[in-house]
Amino acid sequence: MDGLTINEAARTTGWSPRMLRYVERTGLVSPGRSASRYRLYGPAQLQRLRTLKELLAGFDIALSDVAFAARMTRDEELRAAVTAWLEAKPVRPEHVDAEDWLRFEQDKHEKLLAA
Amino acid sequence: MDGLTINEAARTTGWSPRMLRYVERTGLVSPGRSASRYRLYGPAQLQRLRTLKELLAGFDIALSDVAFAARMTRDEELRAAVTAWLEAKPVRPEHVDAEDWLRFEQDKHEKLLAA
DNA sequence: TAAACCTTGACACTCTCGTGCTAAGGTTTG
DNA sequence: CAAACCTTAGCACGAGAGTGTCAAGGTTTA
Repeated sequence: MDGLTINEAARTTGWSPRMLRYVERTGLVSPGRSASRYRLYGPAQLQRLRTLKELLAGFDIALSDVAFAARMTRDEELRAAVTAWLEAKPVRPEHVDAEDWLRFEQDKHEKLLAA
Repeated sequence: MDGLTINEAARTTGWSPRMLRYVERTGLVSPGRSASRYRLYGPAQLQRLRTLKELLAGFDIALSDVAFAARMTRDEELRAAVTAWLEAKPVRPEHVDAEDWLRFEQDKHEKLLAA
């Protein structure tokens, strides 16, 4: 039996047993299982649970936020798409190039035609 | 008047006027304002709204996810903390070093004492 | 000036997240 | 074997995301 069971893990990490199961469902911290399917938390998992708790509290972020960050880490395409969108951000309505204005005019025309 | 008003922008982007206001509150796409505080969407904003819509639909992610990614982009410390936590992930209960086991034993003892 | 727009604020509803608790049934252990 | 645990499933509930709609009041425009 190498690992703490769910209630023991809960006591040493500050999470509730219920939440440990929930965290597992998010895929962020998954314990191993005994032959009879009991969750077994090893030292690595316990440490991750503690630091995860600090991370959430320290920056006031949600489990789903970390889960999303994890997904971005795994999914190369997603990360590329999101960062690409974000990088295009610092565009101000003041500085617009000719092509953008062209599309803009087209929009206005489409709108007029649609009306 | 250089920019489309909210209803016009809604028609050309596929978002509802209500959602355009909501998106603005998330800080992801903020239009300029006319003298009388009317929202004015320029070509850049319109394009961002369209691509944002594709991004959400294409990867089945939420506005709040992109908002979180944006926050990580801005907040250096947050990004460092989250990536640090995620990078420590590929640790399997099988491969654990001596120090981890030491902490593990300490956990067990704490637990016994606390009981 | 009257119709058509825009603004903010608020009520409301559906979904998901985060959490607790209970039930029915297997496992471990004193 | 009986007490103490563990498992999954499910009910419940507050909070926040996402979205519509309506109201009261200012702006633009035909």
